[in-house]
Amino acid sequence: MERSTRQRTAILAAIADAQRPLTPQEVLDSARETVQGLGMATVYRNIKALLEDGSLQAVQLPGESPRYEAAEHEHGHHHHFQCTVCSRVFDVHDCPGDLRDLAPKGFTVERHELTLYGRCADCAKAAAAPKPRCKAAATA
Amino acid sequence: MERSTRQRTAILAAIADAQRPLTPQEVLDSARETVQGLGMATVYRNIKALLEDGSLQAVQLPGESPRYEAAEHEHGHHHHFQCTVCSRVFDVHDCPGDLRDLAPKGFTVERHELTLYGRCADCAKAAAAPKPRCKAAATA
DNA sequence: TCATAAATGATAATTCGTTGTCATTAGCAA
DNA sequence: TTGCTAATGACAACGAATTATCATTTATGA
Repeated sequence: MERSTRQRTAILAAIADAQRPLTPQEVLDSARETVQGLGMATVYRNIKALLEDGSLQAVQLPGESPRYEAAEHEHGHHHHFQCTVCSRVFDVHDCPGDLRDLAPKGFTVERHELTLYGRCADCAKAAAAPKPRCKAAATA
Repeated sequence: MERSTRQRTAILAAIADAQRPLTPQEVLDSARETVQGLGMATVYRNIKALLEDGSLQAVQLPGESPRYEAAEHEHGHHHHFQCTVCSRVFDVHDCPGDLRDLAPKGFTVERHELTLYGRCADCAKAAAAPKPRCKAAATA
């Protein structure tokens, strides 16, 4: 009831290697480099299964459909950075800390989500030297 | 090319009075207290028009469809709190401040979005005194 | 008051992301 | 190998949010 297929392996590898949250489409694109002909339905099926067994976690950013990244069991709490040029999302392993005092009186804060926006290293570099745009920007 | 209708007035009033971002559905529910028979299409049409002329701003929270609130021209920068019980969203007029240093090296930060989660004043109170639940929770 | 065109309400249609269907392929244990 | 059945790929179908259509209503200037 749990077989190891080329597709599943490629999908898991794509996500594990990315070091950042990927959209299902990005997972498909990446995994297709290994398994040509891979279908989107298979990507969704495997993402769902991996979420259920806790290997993956969903990353929701404002106004974006979900991305997925490998579940980190140790330092689970982190945030995200979205590049305004190439739209890719990166992990931010830092946190402003306790934000309990920001909420109005009478409100209790349990957790928080933070998203930074700006230019990723690739796109910041590309802006300085106009010629060679980062690959992701050209595609987006 | 810009007429003042009962519907438009009610929609604008609903948003202005709310003091918090509303979903199109919440706008409809609220404005219908003034204009019975108001249609959802009219709500969307007016929201779009008000966005374009800058009277409204969209509020995007992770995993949520857009909400809308009156544009604040002065202290525009603020954040949001979403109640985990009633799902309503509230403004947070405070900010952790400069988050430029959180991003990885080579990344440039232009702005940030922060969402706090927990219990709103109504729902925190309701939890303490189990009997009278807050209205919004019962509906949600 | 009247004419004009903007605005509305009802509902069909669209979009986008995701899930279901089903015939075919292919792990894996015997 | 073989047989069983999970997994896949292609594509239809779905659900939610939003937008278009169109006949009707209504605000506004003449």
